[in-house]
Amino acid sequence: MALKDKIITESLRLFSTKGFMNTSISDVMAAAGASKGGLYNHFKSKDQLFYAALSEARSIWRDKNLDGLDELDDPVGKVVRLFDNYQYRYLTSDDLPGGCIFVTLAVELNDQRADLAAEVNKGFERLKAMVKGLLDEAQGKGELNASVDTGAVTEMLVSGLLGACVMYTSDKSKANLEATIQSLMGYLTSLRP
Amino acid sequence: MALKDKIITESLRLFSTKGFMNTSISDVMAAAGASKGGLYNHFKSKDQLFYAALSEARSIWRDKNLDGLDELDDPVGKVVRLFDNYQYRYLTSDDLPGGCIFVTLAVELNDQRADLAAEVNKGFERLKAMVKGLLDEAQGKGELNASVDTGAVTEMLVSGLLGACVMYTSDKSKANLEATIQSLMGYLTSLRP
DNA sequence: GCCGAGAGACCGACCGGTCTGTCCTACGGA
DNA sequence: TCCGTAGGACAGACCGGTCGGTCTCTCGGC
Repeated sequence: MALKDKIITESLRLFSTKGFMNTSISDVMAAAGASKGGLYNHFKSKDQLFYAALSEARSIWRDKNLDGLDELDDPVGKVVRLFDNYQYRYLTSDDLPGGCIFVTLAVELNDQRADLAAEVNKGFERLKAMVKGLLDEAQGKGELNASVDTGAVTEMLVSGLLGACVMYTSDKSKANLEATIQSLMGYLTSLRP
Repeated sequence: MALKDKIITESLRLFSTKGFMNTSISDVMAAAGASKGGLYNHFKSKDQLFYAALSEARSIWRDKNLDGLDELDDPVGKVVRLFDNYQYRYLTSDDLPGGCIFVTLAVELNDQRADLAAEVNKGFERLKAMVKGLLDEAQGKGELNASVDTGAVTEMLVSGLLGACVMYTSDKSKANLEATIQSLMGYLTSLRP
């Protein structure tokens, strides 16, 4: 079982930097310090490795980004905490050196491996649903102006987050990342009554 | 000269959807309806084709996105017009079916072809410089609150734009794209005195 | 002795790039 | 007007290397 975990860990690191199609089986196994025979003992194909790695990536995502949310009552505060986790705990994680692996994979796969991309996109939809749910809850409690279009604000917050990932992988500037997310959160809190 | 242009046009289409490294020379030449001999008559290498395609992409970018800006005096209005062009003229262009080619290439190349990625990233820096210049000008004219941090707002606007590109390639929803950019512009105009 | 994990040679397909050959056009001399 | 020839444009076979995947073999724990 040790090798299987090692393979998943290393393939996550490689997929997040090089993408799926540009990462070869040899790359993965060189990083894992083993050879092909070891991989195909545990995975039927490269695609199956993809699904296993994606599942692990989701687990890491939840671990990093949902931390501390259930201790909060304020739904807007939860969103702020989520975005905080995103920049300080998730994006700077050692497990995913290439930034947000879902962004990398979505951009790469959307137009050439629709089957794999669909799995990645589900995650975005779930994230949007979660944020919108929190905003709706806040609006119901009167913590957001009734005139706010929670769907549009959700789109903007999530897009801003994904864009921040893209910019961060390109300029590696934590200061810019912080400024971006702070502006997003400033906008969100400005919608309070 | 006809074939050279055809090669650049088709490679742009392919790079924007499949990325650079996942697009093979054979893909390009099949799309161009010619064969390798024709390509290497005009380009020394695949990398040189990349630079030529990138140059053409920039030309298209300027053509689509800067349209009508010089007719406006209001710098905030120019930013709004730019973002408007982005969604209605640029992102939906037939020349670049994969959405924003710079996002695709930046995500793909940043961690494995630093030399090529640097060229792509220059474009983001220029875009940020342009937006920040307009915001500073607006602030100087008193059209933006003096307390606004134009750098932070620029980061957020540009990140939001890039994120919108990522979301758009994943969900292909023009409605979501429109909502996102409208929210971004709503935020910007809310910073007016 | 058995069984599963892992090693690594090997397969056909495809990669970027090279090279030779063919075709078409332009041009100069008679 | 016609022919010989030079040269650029392009076709496609071919090169070494790498891809995802398969297969056989070895080896260590039970």
